[in-house]
Amino acid sequence: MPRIRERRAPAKRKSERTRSAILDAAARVFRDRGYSGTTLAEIASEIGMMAGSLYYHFDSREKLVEEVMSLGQRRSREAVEARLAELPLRATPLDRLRAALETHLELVVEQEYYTSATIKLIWQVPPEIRERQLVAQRAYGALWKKLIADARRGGWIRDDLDPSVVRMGMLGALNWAADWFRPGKLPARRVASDLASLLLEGLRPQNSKSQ
Amino acid sequence: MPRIRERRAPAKRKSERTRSAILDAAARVFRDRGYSGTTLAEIASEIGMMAGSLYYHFDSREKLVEEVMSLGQRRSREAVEARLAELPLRATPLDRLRAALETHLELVVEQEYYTSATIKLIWQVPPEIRERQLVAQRAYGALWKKLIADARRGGWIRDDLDPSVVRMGMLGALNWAADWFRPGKLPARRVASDLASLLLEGLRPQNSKSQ
DNA sequence: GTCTATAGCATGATAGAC
DNA sequence: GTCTATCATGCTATAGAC
Repeated sequence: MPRIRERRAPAKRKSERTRSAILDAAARVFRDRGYSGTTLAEIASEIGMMAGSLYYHFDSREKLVEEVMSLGQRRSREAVEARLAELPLRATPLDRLRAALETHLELVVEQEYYTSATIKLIWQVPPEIRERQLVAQRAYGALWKKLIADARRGGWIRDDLDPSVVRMGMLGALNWAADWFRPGKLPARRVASDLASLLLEGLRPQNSKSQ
Repeated sequence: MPRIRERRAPAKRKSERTRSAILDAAARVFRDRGYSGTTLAEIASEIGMMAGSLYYHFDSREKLVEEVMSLGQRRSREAVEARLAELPLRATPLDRLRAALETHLELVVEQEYYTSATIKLIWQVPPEIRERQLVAQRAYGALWKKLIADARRGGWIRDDLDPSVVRMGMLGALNWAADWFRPGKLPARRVASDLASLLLEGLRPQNSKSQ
C-alpha cells in the first residue's frame, strides 16, 4: 500500500524516521562504548550513513547524547508509572514497590537500550549535560521516594534503615544488571522476580512464601 | 634524617615512589572522567608533571590503566580475604557474608580510588584489556560464590533464588554506591550496615533485630 | 537529505636537551 | 627522570556538490 501514510505511530516523515533511527543507533553505541569512546562515524555506520550526514538532524554530538538520555529517563519513568497505574486498587504499597522494581529491571535489560544507556552515560557526559539530566531525573527519583515512604508509613516495610540508602541500594541492584545480564541465559522475568524478592524479603530462610 | 632510607613501606627509590604517585592520580582521574575521557596531560598535571614524562614509567596509556585495574582488583580481594581471616572461628556463614558485604562497600567508597575505578573502567577499556581483567576478577567472583554456597548449604540463607542473581544483585547494590556516595553525609559504616541488612534481611518489618 | 572533502583541533607517543 | 618540541593520527564540525 504505497502512497498511503502508515497508521502505526503518527505518520512520520522520512526525516523523522531517520532521526529516530539515529537515536536508536546512538543509544546502542553510546551504551556499549561509552560517551568519549563513541565516534559519530560509528553511530552513522550502524544505519549506513556517513558521519557528516548526522549534522542535518542534530547540531552536535552533545545534543545527540543529551536527546538519548532525555528519552531514556522519560521512557523509564513513564513505563513504571504506567505499570503502577494498571495495578488494581486493592494493591498494597508492597505490591506497588514490587511492580516498580520488576518494571525497572525489565527496562534495564530490554532490547531497547535507552534506559541502560542513560544509566551508564550519566557520569561520562560533560558536566553541563550531566547537571541538566540529574535535574530531569529527579522526577523519577521522587517516584521511588514516594513508593518507599508510602510503604514505610503504613508499616509495610521496616523503618530502621535510611530511606535513601534503601532507594539507592535497590536501584543499584537493578541497574547493575545492565552490565551482567546476557539474554538467553536466565529469562528477564526470573531475574526481575528474584531481585525483587531479594530486596523485599532478604536472604533469610523463608518459612512461608509471600505473595 | 636525610640519607637514611625510610622504614615504612619497603624502602622505595624515587622512581618507585613516582610510579605509585602516577598510579594514584590515574586511578582518581580515570575513575572520575572515564577511560576515553581521561588524557595523560590531566593525570600528569595532578602530580605536577608533563604528559611526556609519564612514558618514562609506563609504556602507554593502556598499560597504565591496566595496572590501575590490576591493583584495584587485587586490593579488593585481599581486603575481603583479610577481613574474613580475622573473624573468630565461631563465625557463621551468615557472619562471613555480612563481613564481606561491609568490607566491599567500604572499599567502594574509600578515599583510595582503586576499587571504584576498577568497577567503572571494566566496560570502558579496550576489549583485550577487559578480557584479561575479567579473567583476573574471576578469583574475586569465586570468593563470593563460595560465601553464598556455604551459607546456602548450611541452610543459613534461602535457596529458592538463583545464586548468580543473588551474587550480582548484592554486588550491584554495593558497587552502585561508587556513583552516589558522597563523604560527609552518611558515614560509610552506616551505609555498609544498612545495605548488608537490606540484602540479608530484606525490607520486611522486623519483629526482632538479628545480630 | 546525504555525500565528499577538508579545516581545525586535541591527544598519544617519540626524540633529544638538560 | 623530567622537560620541551614535534610528529602523526583521529575526530568533530563545516562547506558545498549532488
